[in-house]
Amino acid sequence: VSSLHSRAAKRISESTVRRLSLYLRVLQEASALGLDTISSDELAKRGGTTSAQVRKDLSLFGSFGKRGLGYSVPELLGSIREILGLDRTWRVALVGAGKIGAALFSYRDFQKQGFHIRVVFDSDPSKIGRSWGELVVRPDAEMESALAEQQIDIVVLAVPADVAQSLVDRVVGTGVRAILNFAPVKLRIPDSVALRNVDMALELEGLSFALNSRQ
Amino acid sequence: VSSLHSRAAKRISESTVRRLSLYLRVLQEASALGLDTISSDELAKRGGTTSAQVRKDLSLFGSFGKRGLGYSVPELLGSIREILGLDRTWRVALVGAGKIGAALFSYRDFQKQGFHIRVVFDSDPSKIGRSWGELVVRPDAEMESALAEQQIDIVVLAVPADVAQSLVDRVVGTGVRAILNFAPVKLRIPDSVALRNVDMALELEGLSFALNSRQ
DNA sequence: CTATGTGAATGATTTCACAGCT
DNA sequence: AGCTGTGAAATCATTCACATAG
Repeated sequence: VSSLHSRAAKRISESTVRRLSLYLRVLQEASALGLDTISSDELAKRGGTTSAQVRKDLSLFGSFGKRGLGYSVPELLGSIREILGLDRTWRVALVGAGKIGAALFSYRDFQKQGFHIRVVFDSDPSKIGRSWGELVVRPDAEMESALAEQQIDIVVLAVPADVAQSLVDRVVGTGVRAILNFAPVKLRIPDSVALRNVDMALELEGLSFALNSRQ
Repeated sequence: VSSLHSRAAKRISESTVRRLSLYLRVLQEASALGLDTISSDELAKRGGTTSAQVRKDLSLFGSFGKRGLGYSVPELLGSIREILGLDRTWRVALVGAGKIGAALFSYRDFQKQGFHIRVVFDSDPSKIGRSWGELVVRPDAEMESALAEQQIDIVVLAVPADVAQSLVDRVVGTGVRAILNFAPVKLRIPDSVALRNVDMALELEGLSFALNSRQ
């Protein structure tokens, strides 16, 4: 039985990580229904993949099931939470106090999953000083110092495309190691920083392509 | 020279489509700078990929470059817009008049790219009847009839996870052929409907995994 | 000479299929 | 008997490398 955090681990693909999140959701549902065990087949059906894929994904991190039985729902739930790093809290900064920032801020599930927004920045004087829950929007000039002071792990970037890269350049180097980018631009960052993009325009264009090609 | 819309076309992967969107952005920038031509190498650097990948992607749709020279910026811009179906307008409905819906609605770039929001629905009586720009929020009971009447192409679903599937079931069958889903659930839809997901929780979990694994 | 377009080679991911536990 | 864990096979995506056109 290999450790969850074995550092000699093979590289885990992004698709595997995405599926782990989906399995987690299925397990949370199953747990809410009071189910004890679940098979790879059931996990696959509810997670939108195949049972072989489920077993392959999980096998990258260890051996969690019982042959002939399936997986213990509470145990696998715990293991995946641990694998994904959801068994702790992450310190998050929100850069950009616009509509997207507000939507994200108000989404209480993030707090529950361990993502704690500790500070909000904006460059717009009319927004600086406003209250966001317990927080007050701070001027972006204070960003570098505040990110370091607050030991921020993850920066959520919800700013217009044309200023995104310059903000990223400032953010990188304060010790921040992960960025969730909502701006529709390809950001340049060092390999040491993890980056995910949420790009609605790109997704809409993907749908446009699909509509355009299918007849 | 093969046609852009050749129906005997090989299947195009989602990653290729995503990259086409990125190339389009690079070309829009290049065009704004007044550049005449651009090489696959330049497109690749600014789009975050390799020149071979750029050429391979484009070659799936035709032959757009000039050997020794590169690609004509305005011509390639036009071709990619055509490939992605951005040379027309799409009729969009917004289901869910919450914070995410508002953020999307206020983002003028969508209108510019040809995605026209024609109708907004919500089930919350306190939201129904409110003005959103030129539109008025309509009760979700009117959804089926309005989607058909308005000949909606794309539904943007910005509702809580627990009601997403039942709304999708109602939407599918009104002639809607594409859904952009913001709810953190795996939706079940027929193959004939195109689906893209925007899932902030999933992306944050991906960052959490990366932070957790890297030391 | 320069940069495209494309088969062939490589690499990555998914699926198959079955031995081995429970 | 049922379901996992996993090598081997198949499929899919990317990169290489070069003949070809401007």
